[in-house]
Amino acid sequence: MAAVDLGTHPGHLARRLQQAHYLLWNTMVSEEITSPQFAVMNALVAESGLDQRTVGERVGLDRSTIAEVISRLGRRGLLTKTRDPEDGRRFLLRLTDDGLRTHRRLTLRTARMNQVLLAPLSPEEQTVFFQLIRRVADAAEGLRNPAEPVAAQG
Amino acid sequence: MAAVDLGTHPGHLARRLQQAHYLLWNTMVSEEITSPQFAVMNALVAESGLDQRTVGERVGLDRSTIAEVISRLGRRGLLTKTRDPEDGRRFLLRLTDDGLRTHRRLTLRTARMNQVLLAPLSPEEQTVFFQLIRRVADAAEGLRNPAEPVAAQG
DNA sequence: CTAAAATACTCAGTGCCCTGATGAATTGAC
DNA sequence: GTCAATTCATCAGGGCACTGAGTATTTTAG
Repeated sequence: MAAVDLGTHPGHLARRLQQAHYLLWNTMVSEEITSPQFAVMNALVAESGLDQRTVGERVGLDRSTIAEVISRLGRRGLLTKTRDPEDGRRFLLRLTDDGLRTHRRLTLRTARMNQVLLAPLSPEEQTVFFQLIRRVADAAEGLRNPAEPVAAQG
Repeated sequence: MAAVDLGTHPGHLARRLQQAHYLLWNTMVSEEITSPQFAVMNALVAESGLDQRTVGERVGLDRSTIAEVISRLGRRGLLTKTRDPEDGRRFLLRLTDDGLRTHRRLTLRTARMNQVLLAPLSPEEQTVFFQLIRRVADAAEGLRNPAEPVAAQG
């Protein structure tokens, strides 16, 4: 009888929250384009011509996952990959016209979906909700990247 | 220039939170047993002899995923699957002694990990954190299960 | 009792997510 | 200029998550 209450485990709650979001996304936003795919497109709308690694860093996808996501977006003709003439290791990513149109179309729907998802919270609670999650996620990511030794000045 | 701020998208934040949790789990709890696997074991500690579907329902795993997770736990000798003599469709699940020991051992570590993950929040904030996430997740799950028509009495 | 509906589980297919190992190009030390 | 370390990307492998289709068993309708 040493069972634990998973309702006090943030990891468990995060997983359930993400599942809930996944379902709502599928019904209210798109069955073709996923949330991570939208995030990648969004990063390229904000700044075109980024390389894979940088896009992954900005949207929180590791090197393997970002490669898969980009491959799918490329197959659908939503973005193009061209070798960087100044650095042969990099591929520069750019949305196609179709990609831009798709991003614009989905942007409206994501806003509506977020409203539905956050409907149970008051506006003030929504603000707190964002802040708390972001603080926890940021701090945990900080544990991962050992906070560059602050250039021990001498 | 119609890029969106993903910091205001709960789905994006949920994904980042879960990733952060995943990494911390791997370093502080176990590299063998995952968080969903622990959740399944925990459900069986609370009540032994449940069938797959029920376990999945309690921990938030769909029919396909719960089957895979149980298969892995079975392969590691942490639980057993026996056909229900009273209903040939069901498999009854029970933790082995090894499974019980493993659950007990990991329970301590999950508690420590949760402390680290939640360290950036004050105790009051942690309470709010749990409540807000749970309310959003519960409400979204409610959208999925159309709330059984309340037995329109007549 | 029998045919149809419901239920538990499995399987195939797609996509996200991570690690460790590998290959190609660039940068830095000498 | 050369060799080593770094960096960008790929590939193989394991695990989570969903859907749609299919199998076996039980329940229900008639």
